[in-house]
Amino acid sequence: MPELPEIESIRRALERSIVGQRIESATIGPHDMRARGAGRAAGKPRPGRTWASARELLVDGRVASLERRGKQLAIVADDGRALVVQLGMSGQLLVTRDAPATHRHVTWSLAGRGARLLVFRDPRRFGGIVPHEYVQAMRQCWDRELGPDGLDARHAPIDRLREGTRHVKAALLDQSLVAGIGNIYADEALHAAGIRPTRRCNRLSRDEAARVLAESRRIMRGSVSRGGTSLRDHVLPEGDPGSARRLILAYGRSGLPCHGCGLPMKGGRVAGRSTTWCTKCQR
DNA sequence: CAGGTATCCTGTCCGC
DNA sequence: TGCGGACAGGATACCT
Repeated sequence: MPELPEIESIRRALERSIVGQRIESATIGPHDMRARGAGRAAGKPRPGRTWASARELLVDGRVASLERRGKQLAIVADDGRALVVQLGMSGQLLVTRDAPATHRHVTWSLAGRGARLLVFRDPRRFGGIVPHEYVQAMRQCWDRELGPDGLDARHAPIDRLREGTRHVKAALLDQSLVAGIGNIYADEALHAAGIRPTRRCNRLSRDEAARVLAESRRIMRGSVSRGGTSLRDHVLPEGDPGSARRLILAYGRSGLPCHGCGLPMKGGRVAGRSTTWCTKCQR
């Protein structure tokens, strides 16, 4: 479900609604949930179900900040504990008074007025959580495993994108190269930059590599300012679906006219993912 | 070893 | 209306 703009929109909404709140308690379940996301290897092995302790779930802490890099989102407590929440394909973080009936994995009780709940809900269970005793250790994991954030223009990995023989789309989806681009924004960036997703990285000119990264930033920034893209089930913590859908000009439009030239767009599979592009506008 | 593919899940949609 | 199959925005274990 979520890519960088959706997760940044969720981060901003949580920043407004839960920073300063004390976490009174947390419960896991009822379903199985795994450790997923950057920093996973740094922790203990994480088998199944109720492995996370109250301490790891930030109980008795006060929410100090929400940090994001790429698609990783972390709740940081005032004593330095951090919990990374990886939303996977279908994960949601909700702030509500009534716990959703289905697919709840972690439910936090927030102290204070109204006794609200923060809920990690994830129907497909591709998501997970990774606890860190100290936020500094979490940042080290992120530095080790993730490329620069996809919104960061100053560290755009232009030359690294030109390395190797894989398809450029596969490289854009590689979180260790640039963090945050997913299947939708990869197609959008390649379409806007006029580059075919099957182009090999080492056949990109420097200008083309710079262009596709710049387009990905431009499109993702626009999406963030509209609260993210709701194609299926993206929701902000208070239930708003976001309104960036009309920024999506390529993804999922196979057979429909290209916004550039009007010819029907081509659909197929690239890097194991469904992919849409224009055979005329993208070379 | 870089790169492709199968796999973890549930929900939804489409054709019969 | 019901049912089977395809497919879904992510990440990774495991092949080649």
